[in-house]
Amino acid sequence: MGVTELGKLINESRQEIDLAKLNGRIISIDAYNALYQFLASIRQPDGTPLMDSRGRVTSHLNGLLYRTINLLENGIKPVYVFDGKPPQLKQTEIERRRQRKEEEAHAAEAAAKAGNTEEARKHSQRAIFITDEMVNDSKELLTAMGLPWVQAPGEGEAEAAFMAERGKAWAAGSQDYDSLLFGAPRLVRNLTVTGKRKLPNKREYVDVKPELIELDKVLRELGLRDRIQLIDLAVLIGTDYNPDGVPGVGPQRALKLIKEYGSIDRVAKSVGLEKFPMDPIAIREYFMKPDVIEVGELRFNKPDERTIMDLLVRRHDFSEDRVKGAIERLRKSMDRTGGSSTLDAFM
DNA sequence: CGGGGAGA
DNA sequence: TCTCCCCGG
Repeated sequence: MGVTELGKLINESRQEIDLAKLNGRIISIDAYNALYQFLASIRQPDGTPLMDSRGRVTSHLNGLLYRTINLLENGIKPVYVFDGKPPQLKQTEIERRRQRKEEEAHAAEAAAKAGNTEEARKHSQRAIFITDEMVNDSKELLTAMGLPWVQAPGEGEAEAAFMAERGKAWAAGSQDYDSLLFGAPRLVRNLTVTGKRKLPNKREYVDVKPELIELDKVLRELGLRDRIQLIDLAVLIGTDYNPDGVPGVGPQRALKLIKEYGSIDRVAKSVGLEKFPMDPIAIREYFMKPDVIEVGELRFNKPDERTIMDLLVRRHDFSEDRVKGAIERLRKSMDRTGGSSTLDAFM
């Protein structure tokens, strides 16, 4: 997902950041990215996610509730940005992912039947898909919590970056680096309070700290002229729109090629255009001009306790005591930062 | 992932 | 008070 390989080239321009430094700041969070993380990590050892009595997955609601409250308690204003219609460019990749998830779901089932819980967990984590119902419940929860959220016309990541570029948000929040390609001046990764992440294939956990990545610093570190060159670099490595990148070209060689030739079209002429199943210039243009909208006034309101209880406790079998405790924390954090106020008040 | 109880 | 670890739905 996203341009994960780009991270291998980024060192000095990646800085750990204290949560306190984010106090009072708005972060436009890629909702899909966040929900995906919750669905991947909030699981039992055998890979079973949290579910209500009707078998509906609830891991995303659990994660969304507690993480959002944690952010608010630290004075951070999260604004979740939901995906709209994916661009045409992404269609083949979407179909490819759907097929792979189907296979992984079968593999998970088989492993579970064979009693291999580790395998089952691994495969079921790769089989995650986010349903409309999950998205709708998440939006309902956020609204009931008194938080604004944004419906992007296209990619949520693009809209979140646009909000950061326009100063609607201080930074974009995501695990992917795509926000930088979409023009976010700042990207915050690992936006968690008690960051613990499971190491792949191991039982160990490592501490993860929030990190701030600034676009201009990245360009300087890599020695690139502008964002267009960064996009060109990413297209060589592989993006959501050309996931394989150019076979045989890794991050290091891609950087060298962009510096040597200056742009992706010149690189393409050199390495051969047939190495690009998708038109690299079309991908670049999409990153430069994605489908985004100006967001209207965003408002933080008092939490609606009734609706939160109805959604989580009555409909999804959360424990009444736990949710009450969460609402209490939510109320306190909202009071401290001003329960009902416009987004502009925090700028 | 994150809460909170157990045990030190 | 702190760390570890189980459990949430």
